[in-house]
Amino acid sequence: MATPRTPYPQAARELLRETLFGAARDELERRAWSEITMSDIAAAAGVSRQTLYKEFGSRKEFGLAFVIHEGEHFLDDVDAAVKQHIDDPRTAVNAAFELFLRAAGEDSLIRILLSDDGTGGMLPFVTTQGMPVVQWATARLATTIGEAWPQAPEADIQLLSEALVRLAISHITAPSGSPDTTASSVSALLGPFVDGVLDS
Amino acid sequence: MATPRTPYPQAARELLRETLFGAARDELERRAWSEITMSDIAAAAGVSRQTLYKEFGSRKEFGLAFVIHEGEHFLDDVDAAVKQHIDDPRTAVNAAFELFLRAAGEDSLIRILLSDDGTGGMLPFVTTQGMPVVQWATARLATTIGEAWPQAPEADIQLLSEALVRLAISHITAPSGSPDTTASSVSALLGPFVDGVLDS
DNA sequence: GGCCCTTTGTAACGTGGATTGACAAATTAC
DNA sequence: GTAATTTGTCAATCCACGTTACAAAGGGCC
Repeated sequence: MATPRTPYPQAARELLRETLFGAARDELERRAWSEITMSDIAAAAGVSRQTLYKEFGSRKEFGLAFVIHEGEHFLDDVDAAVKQHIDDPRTAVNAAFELFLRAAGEDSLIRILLSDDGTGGMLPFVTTQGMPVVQWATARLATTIGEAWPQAPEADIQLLSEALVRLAISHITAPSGSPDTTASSVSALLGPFVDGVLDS
Repeated sequence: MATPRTPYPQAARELLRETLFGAARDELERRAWSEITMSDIAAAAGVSRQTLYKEFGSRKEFGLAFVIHEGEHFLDDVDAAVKQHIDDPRTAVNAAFELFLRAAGEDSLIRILLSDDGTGGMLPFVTTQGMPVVQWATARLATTIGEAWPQAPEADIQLLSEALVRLAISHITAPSGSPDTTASSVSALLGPFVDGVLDS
């Protein structure tokens, strides 16, 4: 492995964040986001409330960081799926999109997150207040695409990435069909653009 | 999983020790123990020298803890091997002993540790000053045996464990034959005793 | 509306662990 | 034998975290 060994201070900080995220996840499996206090999370992590506030400025920021943190996992999978189809961009889009929908649909946390009756859940993080998530996911996806097809124009990659992210978020919050039919529709819709931009 | 979530403070302390051990291992893959200073280890871990001295009192204590830490891995394997042959104690001894010799012989760190020309290496930790290691390994092995054969007398388990540990250390520091022939010899030697004590 | 209770967010203060710098003693190099 | 390095220890300082307290902002209840 090419690990130059993470210095302890960074590792400790990362451990702190990871512990807090893990504590939040545990709590979320029992109560709703609106019923979980910052004290609960801090206590579950074995840390004071102030430490939590210093690491993440506010409740909203923590929620945001948490959602993004959970999302990393999905984007990793998407990255891998895309890079298995470098020879065929349209198939790559289809495969990655379907994988994402399926994985998200099966994830317990996502389902909890979406079972929001409107009383202070986490849904706003990916919808009405979702810009940070959209921007983060777009940048992440653009990196993946840029690595897979280095010759593609940056602007086109950006455009495609954001559209895919928005479509993906839309379809997990409000699914219209099965993952495979949805993925087919999206790849048919964006296929022509994708071919023009990414096909070598 | 039955993880009640490790509180951050404990996890951080464990992380510190783990980082220091990892740093030491990295250094040992390049220089000999005698050429590695406490400063080197601390720096490689991203920590001050005092932190290292506070966690482990002295250079010798750190070396000892390090050797034991590396040994954990082998004893885990031995534990698993033993418990695959609860029905046949003599075979268990044979299998575990051979596994240990083979694993130790293939481990890069062990080989480095043993390539000691007498100028301040780590060999004394398992030989002339090896009592702590022997006691630790004996206790660990006795636990394994006690769990596998609960009806065996404590004193006999202790006696057998210590002998096995000493034989194992001797044979990795000065091998007389291949792992399988050595293991056969040992199990033949201790077989009668083992049968009398452990066989149900 | 008005009241009470909880939670959020911030601030002040105390504390313990970590860093820094310095030092004598022991070891090693020359 | 001297110089240089390293070990082991100490004091001073710094910084992250914990504790307590408090104003402000909802949320529930009457």
